[in-house]
Amino acid sequence: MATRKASKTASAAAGGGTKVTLDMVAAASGVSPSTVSRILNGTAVVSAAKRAAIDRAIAELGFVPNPMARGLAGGRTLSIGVITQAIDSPFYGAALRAIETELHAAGYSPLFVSGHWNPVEEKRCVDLLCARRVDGMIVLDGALSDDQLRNLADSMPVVVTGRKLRAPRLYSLDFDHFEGARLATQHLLALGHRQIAFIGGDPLHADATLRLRGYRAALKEAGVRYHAALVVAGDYRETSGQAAIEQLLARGERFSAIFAANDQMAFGAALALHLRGLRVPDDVSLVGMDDLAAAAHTIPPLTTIHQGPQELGRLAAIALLQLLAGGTPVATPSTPRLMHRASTRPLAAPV
Amino acid sequence: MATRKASKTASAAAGGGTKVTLDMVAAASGVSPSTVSRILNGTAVVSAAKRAAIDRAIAELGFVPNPMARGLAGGRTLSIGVITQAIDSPFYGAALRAIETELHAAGYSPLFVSGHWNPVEEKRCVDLLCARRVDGMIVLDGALSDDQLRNLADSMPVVVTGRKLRAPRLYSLDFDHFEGARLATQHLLALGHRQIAFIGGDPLHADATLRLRGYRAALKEAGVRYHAALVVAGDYRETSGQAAIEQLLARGERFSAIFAANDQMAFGAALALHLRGLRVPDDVSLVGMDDLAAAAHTIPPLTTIHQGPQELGRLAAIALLQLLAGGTPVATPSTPRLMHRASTRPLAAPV
DNA sequence: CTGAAAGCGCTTACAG
DNA sequence: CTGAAAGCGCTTACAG
Repeated sequence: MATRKASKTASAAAGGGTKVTLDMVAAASGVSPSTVSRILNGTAVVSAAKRAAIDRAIAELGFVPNPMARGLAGGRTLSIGVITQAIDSPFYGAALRAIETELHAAGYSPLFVSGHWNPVEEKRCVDLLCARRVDGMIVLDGALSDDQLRNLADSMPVVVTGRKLRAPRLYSLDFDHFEGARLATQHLLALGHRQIAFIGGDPLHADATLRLRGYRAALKEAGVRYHAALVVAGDYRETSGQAAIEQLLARGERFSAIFAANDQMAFGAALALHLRGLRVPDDVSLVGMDDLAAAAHTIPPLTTIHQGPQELGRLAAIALLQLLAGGTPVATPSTPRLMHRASTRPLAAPV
Repeated sequence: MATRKASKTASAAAGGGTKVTLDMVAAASGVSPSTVSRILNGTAVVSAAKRAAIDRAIAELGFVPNPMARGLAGGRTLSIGVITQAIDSPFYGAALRAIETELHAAGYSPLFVSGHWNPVEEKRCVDLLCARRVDGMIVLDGALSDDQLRNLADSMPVVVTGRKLRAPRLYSLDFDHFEGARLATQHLLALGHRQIAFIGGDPLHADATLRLRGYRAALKEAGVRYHAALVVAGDYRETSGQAAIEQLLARGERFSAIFAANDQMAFGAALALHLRGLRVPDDVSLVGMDDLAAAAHTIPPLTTIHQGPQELGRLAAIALLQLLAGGTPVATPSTPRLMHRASTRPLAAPV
């Protein structure tokens, strides 16, 4: 009782519900369905004459292969699962966009699902994607255990970001968080700052730990003592950056500069300073990390470390495609670099 | 030659590549495959005994129906296409997230594709989604013509936002852009402002036109003359807001307040003012529209009109689900409301 | 280089 | 209430 109306004009004009099948193409071009299938998949060499006839028939009939039949028969779906933490995050959004572009170009469709930083939800995402029989998965950060990931890679190629992990059919990919944080801190040190507050991320995540280490390494290199009281843990969201500064101020800590482990927390920190009547960069210098699109449009424009989530997404997609093709990916995210904007300035000479 | 390893432990522990089929479930529970299928789909009443046996078998074997086989045989994919303009947009991101949540809850999977405000790409999105045989589509704004949309609705249920359109199996849904813009302008007028600049969107889009009309209506109601020189068209992105203000300033226009037709342009406008040494709200009041998550964290926090893309996404998803179920959706987005924050203040008494 | 045939895992009239 | 059977639209060994 399908309500679906068969389009009278067979033309694919509207991109509508084409009902043309491979068998019809075969009949129209006088060859067997097998041959048509082979052409479609590049599975075998076919005589030029037949090839031409088939191509014409396909074009005339407006044939579009049915992915479900294809998937059922061929054992693949040409869809790949992408687990992200929040589809509306400014950071992941850029990565997703790059993944989408890259995958489509290769004939795959991404299936995005969000884990919301919640292990239980993330597990559900994995199950959903498995149920959908995706051909592979890209996991952007998240809280899945290394073991879960290895298990997953047992049944399909997997690319994961945000951690280092070696396993068959599994490729991991990450920014150099340590180096990025080191760079940011060095920048502040070079400007003469010595009392540098650090707003970090959740210490349970590897990237957060690495960023803290980068901060400490830079201090050490410069011979500046590490001061635990100047370090506050946030959760990478604006409000946590704001809260961190309020806490520091309430405790009466003194600092001339702040390094926030991501831009979103830097935005929150800037707001907290503003509400307290402190100006950036006149009273306090501020550095973020990630270089979100918004970083260039805040007041003042934020000095930050460029990490290109877009690039990460692209590399992850390409790596998965290589895995899918049976190859061994080698991807090297470009090294982090400082985007010097208006939120930092040399420390005013001490009176 | 599948490289895929059959998992030795049949448990679905890893959510891995389950190989259990409906036939196996049927065999294990001593009924026919047809009966198992019926239970799965709630297609028929089955005796309690058999039902229990089947449920047990499903649980024990860890059976998960293969969506492709299901789609092929049943004529549906349980996937629905979502055309968005940019997956990394702060505005659409929130809508996508809501759509994802709503659709998953109903057993459907969203397939997100981005049109990038480009009619050609959008058409490609439609084709891709049709090729994937989605059961329905949600189109967030965009440049597809009304006719294209009607054609599409010929072959499947469609929900579209950003315009008013009536057609069978088609439901359209939108914010009250006119009212929102009117509210924003009224707010500024109530604060005593009379010279109010307006940064609009692309006049080719209905929502942009409506926002401009709302602005004009409010002025008219207040007996304030409309001044074309105070109106600049942007493209809803930060840089266009910045450029608009620069242009106004370069032309020497005088204004004590600005209404930007969306938050992103308001952010850009704020930056342009800042670079010129003008302060918000001391020198110029600024109102945006949309109430992006970031609006509350800018300096100063932005007064804006709350539009809830999240709500729009939810309503769109629900409407499509109703269409899919053969029902007639009725969705009423809540009315826009003013979020009064720190970027606006009463006009200083004229000297 | 190319067919005929079986099969992928479900659903759905069709008959009890 | 429940089977047996055909079929959804492809792909892929298996034989030429």
